[in-house]
Amino acid sequence: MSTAKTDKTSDTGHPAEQDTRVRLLEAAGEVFAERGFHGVQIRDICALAGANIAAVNYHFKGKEGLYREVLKYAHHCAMAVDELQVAIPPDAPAEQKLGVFVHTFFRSMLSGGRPSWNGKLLAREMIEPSAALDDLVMSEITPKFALLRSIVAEMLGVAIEHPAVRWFGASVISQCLFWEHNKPVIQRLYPDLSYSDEQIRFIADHVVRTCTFAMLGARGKLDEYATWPEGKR
Amino acid sequence: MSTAKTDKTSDTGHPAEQDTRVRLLEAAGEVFAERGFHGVQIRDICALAGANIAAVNYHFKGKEGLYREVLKYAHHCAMAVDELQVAIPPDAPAEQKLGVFVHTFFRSMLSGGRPSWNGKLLAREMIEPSAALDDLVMSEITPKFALLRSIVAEMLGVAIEHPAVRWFGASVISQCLFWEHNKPVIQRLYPDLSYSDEQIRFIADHVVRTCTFAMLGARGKLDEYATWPEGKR
DNA sequence: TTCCGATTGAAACAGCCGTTTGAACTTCTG
DNA sequence: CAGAAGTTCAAACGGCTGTTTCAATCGGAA
Repeated sequence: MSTAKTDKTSDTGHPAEQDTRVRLLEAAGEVFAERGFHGVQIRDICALAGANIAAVNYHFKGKEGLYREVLKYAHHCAMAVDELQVAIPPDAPAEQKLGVFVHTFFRSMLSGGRPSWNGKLLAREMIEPSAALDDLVMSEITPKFALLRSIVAEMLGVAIEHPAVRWFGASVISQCLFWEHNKPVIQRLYPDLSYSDEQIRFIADHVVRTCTFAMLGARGKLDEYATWPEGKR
Repeated sequence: MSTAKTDKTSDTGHPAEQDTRVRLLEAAGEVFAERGFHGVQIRDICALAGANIAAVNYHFKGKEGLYREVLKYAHHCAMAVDELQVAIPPDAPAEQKLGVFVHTFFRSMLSGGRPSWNGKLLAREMIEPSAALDDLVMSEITPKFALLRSIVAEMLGVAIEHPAVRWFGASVISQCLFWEHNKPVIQRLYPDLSYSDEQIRFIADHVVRTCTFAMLGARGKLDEYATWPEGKR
């Protein structure tokens, strides 16, 4: 019962009560993404959110608690699995499913509509995983990846458990994440790349095409994936 | 003349004098990569390097100066372009060139031999670019990417200037960087992945195979890459 | 209104952390 | 050896920063 107060407001509460709470979350997400956990002072966050310094301690039980909640909030705002599953027509050809998946992924990651700090925040977690990453992998990433695996398996013409599915799944995701995670370098290499909606669609199309070629080319030649170095050592 | 003392030792000095200096650089690189600039206390660095707390101020004029030098040091240790160009047989088939490129890339990025903190440090620059990133792109990344583009162009059967080259080049690099940049999540999704040398070779082989299939499949169908949204807007 | 819990506010606290200090020690030069 | 310059050391300083405190305010229930 010691955390009764904060728990009550963190779940679902009367909208008025959550006012400064969400303001804090959005402000924190922005600056955490920009400067990282250690690079940010809660005084800055509170100033940006128009809240008192004590508010973060009251609502989130400290800076770390705030960060944890920001991460959840970020992923919650990002592409939801449900949204994806709804968007994917169940009885369409696998290539079309892949197209929907990739395009949705790109849109939710790069398009300006959503809180734009999602990507940076998650990229930070990749480099410097916090305790919150485990929750994130379990609740958000695993189901999305499972969905992708089912599509890949269909395209390869094998069962989901086939070892090749893992690797071609990685090929798909890697080509999606690349454009977000390496933006600074990419924009320096290609100054004419502005990440407009049209360009994002163009890139997504390329990824879909590339992966389709790769997987169709690999069909029936998947023996090499049967023996995997195990890596126990 | 105010910085005469430190300048004298930073350039080239008698080996005995640089002892704690390089020890400091290596220790700092390790922890900076792991926890980021703000997440690191110089007391930790000094403890790891077996140096006194005042040493970093004496040799580098402060924490920031140390970070700056660490970044230079990291670039210097990273995969050299020359090394790559030497390793690639000039008159081999393009697919073999790609194989050498990808394998060398993976080895220099993931294998334990080199200072293993290079990758993380550079990944941090992607998220939170410092002033040093421009130098990095110019001196290290651009020439490597140019080399890759020449290989890709050969495999696609087009000139280097062809717009498709850019995108397939990205497909190759993205699948390489993925395994380094997203290690934490990947290892959570696949606990049996230990990044042993054998596994790294396995992954690199997959990437080469995938990209080969994709590019061979795309040969002759590159019309769609001719019209690019320009993105001026 | 009056009471009570939830929330906000200003100020102070506690301790961490980059930096500085000044002396001791080493090494080289004359 | 004497002296100087370069380097290392332990200790302390200064201020930044997450947290706490406690009083003030708000909002609804009796």
